[in-house]
Amino acid sequence: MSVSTKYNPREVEQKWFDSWMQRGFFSSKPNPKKEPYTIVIPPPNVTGVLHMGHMLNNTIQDVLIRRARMQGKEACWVPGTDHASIATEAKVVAMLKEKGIEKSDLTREEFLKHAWEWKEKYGGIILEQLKKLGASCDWDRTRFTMEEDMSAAVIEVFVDLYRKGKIYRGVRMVNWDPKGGTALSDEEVIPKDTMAKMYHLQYEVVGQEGQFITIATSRPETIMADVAVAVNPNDERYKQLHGQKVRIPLLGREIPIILDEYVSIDFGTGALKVTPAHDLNDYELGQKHKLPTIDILDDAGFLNEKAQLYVGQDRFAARRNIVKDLEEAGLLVKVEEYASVLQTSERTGAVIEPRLSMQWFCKMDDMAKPAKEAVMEDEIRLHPPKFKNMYRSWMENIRDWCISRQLWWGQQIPAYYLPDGSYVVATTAEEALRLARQQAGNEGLQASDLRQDEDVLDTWFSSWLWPISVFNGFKDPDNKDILYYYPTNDLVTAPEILFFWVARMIMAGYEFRNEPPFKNVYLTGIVRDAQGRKMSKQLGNSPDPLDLIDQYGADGVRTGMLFSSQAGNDLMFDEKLIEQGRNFSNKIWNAFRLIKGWEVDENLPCPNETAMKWYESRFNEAFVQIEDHFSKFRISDALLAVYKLVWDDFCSNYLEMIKPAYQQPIDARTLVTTIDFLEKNLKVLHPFMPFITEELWHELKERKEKEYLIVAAWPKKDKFDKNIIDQMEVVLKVVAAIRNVRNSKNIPNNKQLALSVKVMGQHDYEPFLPIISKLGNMSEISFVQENLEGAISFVEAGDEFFIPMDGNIDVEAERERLVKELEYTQGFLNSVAKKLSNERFVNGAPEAVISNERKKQADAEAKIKALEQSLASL
RNA sequence: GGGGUGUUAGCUCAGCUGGUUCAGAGCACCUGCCUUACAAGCAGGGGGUCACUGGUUCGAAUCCAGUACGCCCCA
Repeated sequence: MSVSTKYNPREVEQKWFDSWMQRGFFSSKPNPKKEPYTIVIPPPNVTGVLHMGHMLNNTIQDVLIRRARMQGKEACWVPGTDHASIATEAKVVAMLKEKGIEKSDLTREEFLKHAWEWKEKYGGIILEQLKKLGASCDWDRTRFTMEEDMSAAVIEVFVDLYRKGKIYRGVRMVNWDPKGGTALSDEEVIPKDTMAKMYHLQYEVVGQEGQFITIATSRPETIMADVAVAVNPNDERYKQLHGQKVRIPLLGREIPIILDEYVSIDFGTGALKVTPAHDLNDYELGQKHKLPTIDILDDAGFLNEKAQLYVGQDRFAARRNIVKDLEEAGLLVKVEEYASVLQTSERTGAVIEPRLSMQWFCKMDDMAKPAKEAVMEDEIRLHPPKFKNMYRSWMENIRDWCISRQLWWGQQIPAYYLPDGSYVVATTAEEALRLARQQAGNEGLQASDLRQDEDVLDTWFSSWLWPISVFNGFKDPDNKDILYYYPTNDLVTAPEILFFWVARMIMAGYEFRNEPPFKNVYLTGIVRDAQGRKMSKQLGNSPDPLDLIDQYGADGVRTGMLFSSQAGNDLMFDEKLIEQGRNFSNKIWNAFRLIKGWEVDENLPCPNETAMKWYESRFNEAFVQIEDHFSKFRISDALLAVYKLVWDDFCSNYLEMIKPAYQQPIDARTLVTTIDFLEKNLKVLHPFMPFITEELWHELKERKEKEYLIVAAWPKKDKFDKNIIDQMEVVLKVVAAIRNVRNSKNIPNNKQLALSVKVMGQHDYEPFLPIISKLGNMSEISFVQENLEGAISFVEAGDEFFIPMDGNIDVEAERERLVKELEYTQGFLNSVAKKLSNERFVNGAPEAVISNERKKQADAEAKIKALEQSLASL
């Protein structure tokens, strides 16, 4: 046979993927005769390219969906992307800039036209990459969060929640980029460690000339926006100042001293200036104490007329100037350096200005309640469950969700402002006009009098609807798809977005369909590099997944990723793992080559009944374990169990037992049975390694048009004979001991040895003799009553085994070895005996444990007896 | 600062309900093999005070408390 000794994935993977697509194995339609099994993909960012995190995440989804498909369920995996408003808008702005176009030169419509062009051109890349991995999504169902129906759902939901009183407008502190002229999300802000200066300033106490309180601030240019000085009520130093007022330096405006335990006594001077317009903590303090806010900065970071001083100066220039002036006035006590974190803009590098602005909010407390309970009551299960705690604490301390973004790429907020500044919320401009006329009592209002809110909605405000909207559950709430596929089964995602996304989907599920969106949430870990760093583009420490697939095959990459990926635990990525995956592919390939190469001789009797009986039981035993792992979402354990079954039990043991001598034919019964075993192995391997298994499935036999492994029936749990498994375990230990003798005595494998067995225990070796003989390469096996002289001996299961050495035996070394083993066994026996002589153990422990200990005792005693006899006969 | 979570072989990690599936896997390492399916392989082997201290228990890697160190989330 001239088949390559190396499996070459490149030749087969694309072929089978195309073939599956053509035959429609991935596509799903509601089928009342079948149980649905549904996964919605966590929609990757439309600007994204495949990274290792996606690989892990989507491999797991594919494993789950392929297994379900083979189990005969109606498996539906819905793919798609989200519009990622911030990331995409940034990409489009950058692309335009390269062409010499500024966003500010464009109208909204013009900009969106460019953005859509960009999306059409680059938006599908990541999905194409997923196909290389083998992702068996129903690709005809691919959705995008900004396509027409999905956007309509978002608008409908906004209007609905607004009318239920769950959406409102309010002031909030945002990360403002004065250079870029936009608010940024927290993710776009880069903290930089720097040395900052802490200025100690003196505020004069009103009515006590010459009395000062010293505050510490890193932003002296904002003192004109101060509305109070805060101290801790327990701070003895300031007790006499409670209820007093102080004067802002230079400006002279009077502000109160307020008391709040928020102020730490030992940081700075223990006195804090309160500037609600320019600091988040101060803002909250201001709200709590009902203080006014004075905003002294404009969009570009220059001081405005409210500052009264330094008007028109840049914030940094103003800082330099005010420090100088304060110093001259003698109000600057000292300047301290301290380590601090400077927030900067990812895009412009500008120092972020915390800025108050009017934003839209979604109320969370009502919706959070059922969402919290669903998880706490295990209606929705998190895997691993350790995330329940985190989820609960988040849901209990949830804040309202800021859903507006100062961007164009996204669903524009359906709020329309009237000339008088009031507004209406409506799904269409026409409806808005009608409402506006009603609200204003002015039938003369025209569409042109209304101005739609400029902002768009947060991308999560689209994706929280994803499990419903992919099945058109808003447009058509009783359509066949949503009724059949929803609630979906399993969601596979990263813990990082447990709050951003998962929790909100759960809320949306109950709010809009009164049902959870899914039953299980599998949380993957983060893929890190060997040094434990998160893989990122900036660090350049992430291998290109497509290169890996090219090098090792998708099957190798998939298994490599899964080998070390317990749910919820980070994965230290090492290319070695992928190599191991590839090697496993190769092992399977070669097992196939061996079987494929056999000639049949119909006249031969079958000598392998014991081996076949054993492997059948072993497979069934392992299969029960595998299913158990799957049922508990222990995907990595399931893979490892399959790996060991195939590599150790099937290849290393079973195939070696039945393998005919070189160029000898095999009997028909063994061949048929072995092919059947291989097929069963391929089935349990398929979810993990879809390509090689499909390839071998077709290489093994002629198959009918739709007789593909991808839709072959998943094995069923079946009985197994534990007795033969246990006996074989002993037999394999005997074989290992024989091989160990060869190894330690430098006896070549091709030299046959004789074996004598002195049976003292209950084991029946008779049916296994051909196996021992073959695996150990024995010339003969005999049963004896007496110890053999001049032989190496070992004890297994209380029975003694002898291999004659023609007198070439190092008696002293042998004695030493036996004594060592004897001592160990005696020690072991002592510990067991001690346990059994302990009355409280015997009374307290369950019967099974005690009888087990008794068995251990008996085994050890037998072994000691055998070892002693061996020693004696040396 | 608050909460969560972890520490098991040189490395990456399993170990589920406390008790022989309890100290395990893979990689790495050592020895011997190109033995006709596979050197991307085969056979064999060495290697651990289960972070530390105490407690509960007949019995603890496993449960509890504290300590040290690490990571995550929130402030």
